[in-house]
Amino acid sequence: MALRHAVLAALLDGEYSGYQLAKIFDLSVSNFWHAVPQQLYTELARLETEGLISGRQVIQHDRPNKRVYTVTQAGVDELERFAATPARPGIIRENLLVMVQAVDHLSAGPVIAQLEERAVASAAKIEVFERTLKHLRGDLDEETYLRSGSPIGPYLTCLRGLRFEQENHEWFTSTARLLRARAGAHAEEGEPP
Amino acid sequence: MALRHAVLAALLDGEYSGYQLAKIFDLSVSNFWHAVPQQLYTELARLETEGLISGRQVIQHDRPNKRVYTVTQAGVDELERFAATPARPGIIRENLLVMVQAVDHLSAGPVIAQLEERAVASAAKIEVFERTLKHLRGDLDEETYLRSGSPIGPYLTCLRGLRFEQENHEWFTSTARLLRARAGAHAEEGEPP
DNA sequence: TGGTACATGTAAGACGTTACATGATTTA
DNA sequence: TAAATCATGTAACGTCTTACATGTACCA
Repeated sequence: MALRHAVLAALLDGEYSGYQLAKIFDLSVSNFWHAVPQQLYTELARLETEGLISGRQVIQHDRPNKRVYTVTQAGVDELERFAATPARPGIIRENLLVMVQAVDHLSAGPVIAQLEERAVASAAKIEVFERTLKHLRGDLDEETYLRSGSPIGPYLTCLRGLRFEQENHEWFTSTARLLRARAGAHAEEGEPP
Repeated sequence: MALRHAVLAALLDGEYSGYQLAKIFDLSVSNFWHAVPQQLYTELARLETEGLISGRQVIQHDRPNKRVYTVTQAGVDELERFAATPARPGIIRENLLVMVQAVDHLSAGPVIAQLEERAVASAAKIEVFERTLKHLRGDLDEETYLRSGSPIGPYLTCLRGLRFEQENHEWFTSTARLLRARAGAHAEEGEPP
């Protein structure tokens, strides 16, 4: 029971439908919480029956109707309790790193290829984050926004996401280059795995 | 079905028991794969019945006997297949970032306290990583080891873990400081949340 | 002898993922 | 009219977490 808090935290930012939330989780929120759309639909239903969020139908003419949600006072109270509870250490699951861990015993080619693909993907994500930060702080420069801009929470988590993605990019790139170089050197000596 | 590959990758490094593996997963491997001890015991049993690892009993006199495992050829083949399959994007779950995301709507005190605790914890982890890297590369300097040292996989993933933890530390520290400063400023103006 | 580290296991329940299902509306 | 995007939901299945259970051996 921790997805609920991520959903509540995301909904503090404004009124969103399950579909919109799914896109938010796929971009910014995915940097600290992963969830697939189906999880969000079921969680939103549960949160509403528990009174932590309240939904309202929005009639749309240009596209299908939707149901948007806002956090209730009970929802904020729940987040407050959550924030006062010791956070479990974060968890990471990254298949690409599992592959690199094993790379001495495998053919390096596919691993290098995936590193290079992910380097491209993370470059794109970096741009998204940079645009998001710029959008969040509006006319203010970063220093000023950090001192007194609002809301600060989403800005800070986005900053963390940006740094993470920058490190990813750097690591993907340098690791791919390094493994390529080593594969080349081995080939010359005639000792591939 | 992906824990299995993390276990296989960890076992390539040497013969380990479930208990030893649990400690490895709690330290180095936790940087890219999270698993609790019970998961490892059940996964090891499954991997052995499937012939991807093979276990042997080790009689100990100073402490309880244990069962240690090594990766079979079938296990290496399975890893090879795994590495050739597109890796899913990595997933992260970090409650502390959920709290920061919501911090504008909550009392900042508990969140700041947790950021400061985690800053200490990540400093400790940084030291562990630095020692591990030093131990892995032995007499060689980093540049030389990266060029031709072996095994390179564990070194590279440990490097990624170190960078991640350094970024964590930096973010935890600066975010705590910033939230403290803002809380102080608000208090002076008399407008806490 | 009481605590800590070592060592492994079963089982229930919570949670997450995938497949399937449906349907409106816009754009190419 | 086919594909993409918007929009939501149920159900089956697989994975993870937690609680419970057990026992050895060392050290204070």
